Amino acid sequence: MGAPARKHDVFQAIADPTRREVLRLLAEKERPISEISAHFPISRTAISKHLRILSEADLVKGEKAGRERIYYLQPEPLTELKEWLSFYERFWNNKLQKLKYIVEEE
Amino acid sequence: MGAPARKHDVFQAIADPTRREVLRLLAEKERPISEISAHFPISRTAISKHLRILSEADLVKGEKAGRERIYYLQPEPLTELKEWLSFYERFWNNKLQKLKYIVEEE
DNA sequence: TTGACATGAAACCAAAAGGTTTTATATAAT
DNA sequence: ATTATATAAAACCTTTTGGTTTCATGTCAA
Repeated sequence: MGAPARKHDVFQAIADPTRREVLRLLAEKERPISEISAHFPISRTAISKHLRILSEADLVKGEKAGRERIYYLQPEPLTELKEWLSFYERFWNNKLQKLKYIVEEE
Repeated sequence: MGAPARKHDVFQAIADPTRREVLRLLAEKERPISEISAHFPISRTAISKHLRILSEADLVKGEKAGRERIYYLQPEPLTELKEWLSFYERFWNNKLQKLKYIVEEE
């Protein structure tokens, strides 16, 4: 009933720039690992590990298709981030309002 | 002109749960280090390091006041996160719409 | 001016993260 | 059947991270 209890945290999953780039690539379209890793200077194995972390955070999912495995984006867990952010939004809105006020006073 | 060029990444800064909790505490009100660290089972020095990372990401700022240093929230860098997120929002909106469609078809 | 307090800085440590290379396994193509 | 391809898994390595303890410094209070 509680939280999703993912093995990997969304916050931690998106902390790495390589993983964010992987997400971006998968947002464009689903791809097999080899195609993904072609975009990076590191080994396919390293990318495979990143994909495992992303999939443990439920941000991507992979399905076997013949001898390859096609990965695709699973964006739902990002709602958790959005909720976290929304708590802080009012703070920076206040800040911006104050700034606006100051500017208009001039 | 370009990006803020912070020493620490916002994504990386919020990856750690302790640092997120520090942010939450500072969202309530500004506090000196000792008061912050009283909320955690770890040493004051450890919290001090977390605060340094947060301030290098421009998420908090500290000002000396007598012999203590008062830290307060600086939420602006979170806009970067929000922008990053907004790119993905349409994806999960689509997903939810599709789900809604399926449910309504039943 | 001496002592207590708040923080900063340095040295150190263990575990985790991000890589690599090597080995294994399943599927496709010849 | 045999070979090539796509990925997974394991073993290993180095750097970073999150923590500790110890030492130094600045400020307030007696």
